[in-house]
Amino acid sequence: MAMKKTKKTKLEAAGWRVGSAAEFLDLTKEEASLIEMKIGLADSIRKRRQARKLTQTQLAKRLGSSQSRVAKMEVADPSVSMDLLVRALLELGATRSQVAKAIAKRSRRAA
Amino acid sequence: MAMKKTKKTKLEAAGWRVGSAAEFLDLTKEEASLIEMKIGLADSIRKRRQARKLTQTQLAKRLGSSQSRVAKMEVADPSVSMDLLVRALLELGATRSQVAKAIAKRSRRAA
DNA sequence: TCAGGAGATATCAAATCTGACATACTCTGC
DNA sequence: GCAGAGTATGTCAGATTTGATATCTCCTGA
Repeated sequence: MAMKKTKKTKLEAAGWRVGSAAEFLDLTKEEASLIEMKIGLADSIRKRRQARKLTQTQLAKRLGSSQSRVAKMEVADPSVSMDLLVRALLELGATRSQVAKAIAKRSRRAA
Repeated sequence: MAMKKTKKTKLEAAGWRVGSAAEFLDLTKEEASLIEMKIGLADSIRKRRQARKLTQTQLAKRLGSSQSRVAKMEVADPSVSMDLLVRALLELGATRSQVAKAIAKRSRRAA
């Protein structure tokens, strides 16, 4: 329960966006679900940020974070936690149920 | 964005369950939402665990964790991350949208 | 072509989270 | 009253996450 994330890094994140499938890597269903949820949050963050016409740098400042971390959030980099993604979404004005929607939303194109 | 969680620790977690309000502490709306989401997940974990008639120790073993951490999860201790809560819920068989529901669900008794 | 803005990626010290322990609390049956 | 099961809480070393920083790549306009 420790090295898996590091192991995959971006290959998968990239893969997800495109294919949305999962097991061409050694992911369990649970791991895959967690990643999909994070991607949902990530996409939602980007959309909201753009809708507000903010740059990553500007959003970063509001969050007390940095441009690079915002970039990682938006690509659902394995190094960002769900907590951080949710916090960002809330900062962008999302309500609790909107966060829930982002988590439940199936990415474009199902398997 | 660093010491706040530690500062409040359990007082608040305890407070939440009962009152569901928030600002008698210095919480921002966002911090309060995040905590409420965690409580939703925590409650959901306990319900599912009990429905399956598992002890915290048994669930811990399945998660590769410990009884004490499961206990902390179920009381939404500030030291547990959303990632951990979600993983636990998934292990207990929850689907993505069920996790979302747990996050959106308003705890018993609104403010 | 080049300068600058915006975003992506790598690295790292500091902060936070995690599993494991140890221990304490709360019931329930005896 | 007490033993044992189940749960709660405190602590801590090791693991993971985070903000900051330094680069890079891509665009777009001059």
